[in-house]
Amino acid sequence: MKFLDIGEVSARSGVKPSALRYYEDIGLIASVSRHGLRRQFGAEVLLQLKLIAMGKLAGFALDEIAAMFGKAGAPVLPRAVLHQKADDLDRQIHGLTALRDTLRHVADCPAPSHMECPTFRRLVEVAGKRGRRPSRRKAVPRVD
Amino acid sequence: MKFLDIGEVSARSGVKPSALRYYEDIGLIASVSRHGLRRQFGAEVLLQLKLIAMGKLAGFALDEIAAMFGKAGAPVLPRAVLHQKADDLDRQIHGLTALRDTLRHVADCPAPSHMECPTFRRLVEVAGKRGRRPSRRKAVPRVD
DNA sequence: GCTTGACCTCAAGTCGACTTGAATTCGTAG
DNA sequence: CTACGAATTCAAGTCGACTTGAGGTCAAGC
Repeated sequence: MKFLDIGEVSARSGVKPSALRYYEDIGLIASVSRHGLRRQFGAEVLLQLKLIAMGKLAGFALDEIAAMFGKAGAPVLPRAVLHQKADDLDRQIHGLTALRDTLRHVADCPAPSHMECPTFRRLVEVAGKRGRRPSRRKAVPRVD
Repeated sequence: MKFLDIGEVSARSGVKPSALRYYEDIGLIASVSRHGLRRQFGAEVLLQLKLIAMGKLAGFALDEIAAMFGKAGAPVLPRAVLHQKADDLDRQIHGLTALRDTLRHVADCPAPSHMECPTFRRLVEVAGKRGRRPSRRKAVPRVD
């Protein structure tokens, strides 16, 4: 049986052992057994961790992520709720697109104060339009 | 002079007074004067707050946001860095798009375990490809 | 002139997501 | 068989972004 111990999972996923233990604590992932004291993880955990990383990128809290793709890949939430989260994501994508464009404008526009540049104002307004709460967001502390 | 006091700014922006004071503390926004004890804000603060909201949505830390659009709308960062942030945003947008598609797939696919569904796996892989740290993300506690 | 309500300051508390550290236990290589 | 390194548990600490609460100030309307 090709089980992975925590260091292996950490190396392959980039998630620290301490974080993996924490994820197991809160029931976000599960180890399949123990070899002595050591947790043994199945290979599917790597895919789950990718999903978790995506969820965090989108600003979902860990408990929301758990609800979206249950421990075994089973959707805990009703379809409608999932679609609603997808809709949130759509809005967020629009917001980020506008922010990206605004950022590029700021980088390139020679005007001294953007606050008075009509292009700038329009970009910001566009962004503001559809920004209704993406449910929640949490920390993503970056890989040091 | 049509200055706004903190309650007015709060009402128009949806940002709580306590948060506005905090933003001023850390130099993210500035009030133009005082009327007695009361802070008076210029109208431009509303636009700034939109920008701040966008930045938070994207997961930028407050100090990063401050650096991107200086207090007066002056870009504190060199163009290259701004473009790099825009690139980060692009990657993030791709990730979120993949997550959105994955979510819709999970909502609609009748398979009992997605972990074995090839469509699902492909979506997750696609998402994993270009997800290199959006710099940092922080809390967005939602409007209660 | 007095009340009222919106504002003020400052210190301390909260929350999620981890990290850190100390003390301990394994399993494998030599 | 022993030493070593990798893993374990558990409590406590950290960080950013605010919020909360106590106690105080002020200007406008009656």
